[in-house]
Amino acid sequence: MATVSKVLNDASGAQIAPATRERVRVAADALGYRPSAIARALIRKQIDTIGIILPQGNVSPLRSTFFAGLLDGILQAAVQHGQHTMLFTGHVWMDAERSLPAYRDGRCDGFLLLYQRDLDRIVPALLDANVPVVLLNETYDDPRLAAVDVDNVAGGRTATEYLIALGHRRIGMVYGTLFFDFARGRREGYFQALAAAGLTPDPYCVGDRYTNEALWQNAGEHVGLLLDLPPNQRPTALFCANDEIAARALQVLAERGVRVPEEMSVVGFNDDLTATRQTPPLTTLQQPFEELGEAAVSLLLEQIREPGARGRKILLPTRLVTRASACPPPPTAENITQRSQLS
Amino acid sequence: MATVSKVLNDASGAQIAPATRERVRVAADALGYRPSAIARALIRKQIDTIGIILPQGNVSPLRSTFFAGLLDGILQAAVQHGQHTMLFTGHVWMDAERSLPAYRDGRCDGFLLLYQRDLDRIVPALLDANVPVVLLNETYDDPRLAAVDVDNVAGGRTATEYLIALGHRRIGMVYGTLFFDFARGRREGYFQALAAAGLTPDPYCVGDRYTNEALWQNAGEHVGLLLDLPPNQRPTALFCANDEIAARALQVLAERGVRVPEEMSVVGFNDDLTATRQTPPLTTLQQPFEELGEAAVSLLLEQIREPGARGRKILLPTRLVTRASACPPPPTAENITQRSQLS
DNA sequence: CTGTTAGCGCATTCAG
DNA sequence: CTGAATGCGCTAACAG
Repeated sequence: MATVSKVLNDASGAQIAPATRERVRVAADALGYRPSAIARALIRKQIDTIGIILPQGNVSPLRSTFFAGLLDGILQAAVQHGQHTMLFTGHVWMDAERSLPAYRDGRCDGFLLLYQRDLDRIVPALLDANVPVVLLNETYDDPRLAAVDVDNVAGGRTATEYLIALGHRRIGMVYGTLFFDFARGRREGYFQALAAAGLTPDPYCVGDRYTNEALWQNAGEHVGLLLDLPPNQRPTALFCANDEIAARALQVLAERGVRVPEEMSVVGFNDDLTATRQTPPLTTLQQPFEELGEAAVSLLLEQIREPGARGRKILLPTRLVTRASACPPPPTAENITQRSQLS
Repeated sequence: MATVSKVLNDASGAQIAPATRERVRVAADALGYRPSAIARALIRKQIDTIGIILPQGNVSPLRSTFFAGLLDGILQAAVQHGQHTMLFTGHVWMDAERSLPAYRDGRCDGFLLLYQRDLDRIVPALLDANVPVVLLNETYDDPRLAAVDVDNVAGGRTATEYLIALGHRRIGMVYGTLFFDFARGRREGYFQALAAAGLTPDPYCVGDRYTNEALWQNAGEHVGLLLDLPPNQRPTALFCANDEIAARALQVLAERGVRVPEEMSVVGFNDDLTATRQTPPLTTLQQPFEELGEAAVSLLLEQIREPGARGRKILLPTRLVTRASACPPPPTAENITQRSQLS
């Protein structure tokens, strides 16, 4: 029996006679024998499975195109590292004390935390319980916590600098909601780039402070706000906090008969699967989905191997992908006037 | 120890003194004790987990907006039934003999099969090995196999009949590819509806027989083919085999300056998350994602409970959702002429 | 009503 | 190099 175990696991350092090895193989095949992952996990105290935890909100994150890309990246990395994946959703963290134990029953060796709110409540609980965890695309300040994120501030700056370099001076931003951290970061980058160029965000920075339930509708209203400005004050470019908002902006612009990019440049963020499918194809900041997944899985495996270890933080850069939705502003008289006024 | 087990599992028929019950609860709490799902699974031979199997193609199904909806439906149902979910991808069925065992190691009680090709190879292997399985959104003829699908033929018929009822006579279909079954079904429904109205699909039914790798690009070419027809032969409506193709059609139409729906009606299929976000919002056939998930999970649990049972097949209807992308055809002279020619 | 016993299927000692 | 014994953490059957 022990011999069989060694053969089937290719146990290193185990010396088995080739003949025996063969005999085991044949027998196993004939019987259709499959080692039980469960029994093995029971004694190894490890099951090579990572859990992906999503909250279940009114708007399911599963439905977001950004999530699709991220999940794809994570799964690819997980497979490469020989890890299985479970998807957790529907657990409300409101009663963290009750939900938490569910994540300590040995089904998974560790967890990736996505789309979380109330991190103050979740993260310490997980950390105190010594559950290996990696936070993805969110920020939480605790030295014990491993995290991987994209540099949203730099991304926001890059987007804005690009528009400035194209010659835009009145640059709007539609940040959607500050519900999640990323929008705050991207907006900060936008502020930085404007400030460095001596430009002002007022009254061009619009969004909603409270919720992301009606993102699509709200984004439309926010874009509308900017379009309603008097022609000589209207922005000539729009930086949108993500590609969904950008898609909505393109829609509203089309409805209003504003040509993109001739009359209005649009830049998104994420490069999700819809970006290339817009009309015109979207200039946007690309999330490195594969690298994000790889980094997240690697960090998590580190945490699993060394449960006490200090959590590393990884910050990945985004990359500007220029497509057709942004170009220099129209050189109209007002525009020129405005430009000299501002600079 | 047995008492603890009974308390923690609320074992039915077990009579425990309230005082003892309380004592156990308190102790468990104090120790932060969590029963091991693994050990329990070892003896119960069941782990309350279902696996979702996707192939990993060159185009990851994870990136499809249709999958997002379906996954959401499945997960919702799984949670309601107290099931955990695992996501399997990256296993190539080409060597089914080697991959198959991976699905028999007890990690999951059963599987949902999505986006599969080469069903002839996979399904019998799974069935012979007595692995509980439900096929989703595909057709395979074996009485042992449980399956849930949407009635694609009826859906295709409904879409086409709707366009006919609006007054269209030259109705194109862009089916994309016959790579998957669904396109074949939807096309069949389209044929049926046309035939019933005495109309012909020639030369309006376009698509690609072989691959879905470059769906987006190919769909564009196919739409282009129809637009290149002489004006008096050009279709006045397009039925697209899914919303992605419809989105592409809208894009091409916009590029060509063809107004939707005034000059060209467009109907999609799926009602995925992008349908409402198109310009104009897409008239389409809605997949009942929640019901699909519920049916799939229910059938799978049936199979798990009764491993030998004959597999039930469930066929769910789609529902026409009328939005703004379809309307009656323009009453031009040629159109009227053409109409009388055809009917 | 509670505690004791056995064994789920494996990997890891340790003798042979 | 191979096989027998042990125990992972739990639940089911049973005896008290």
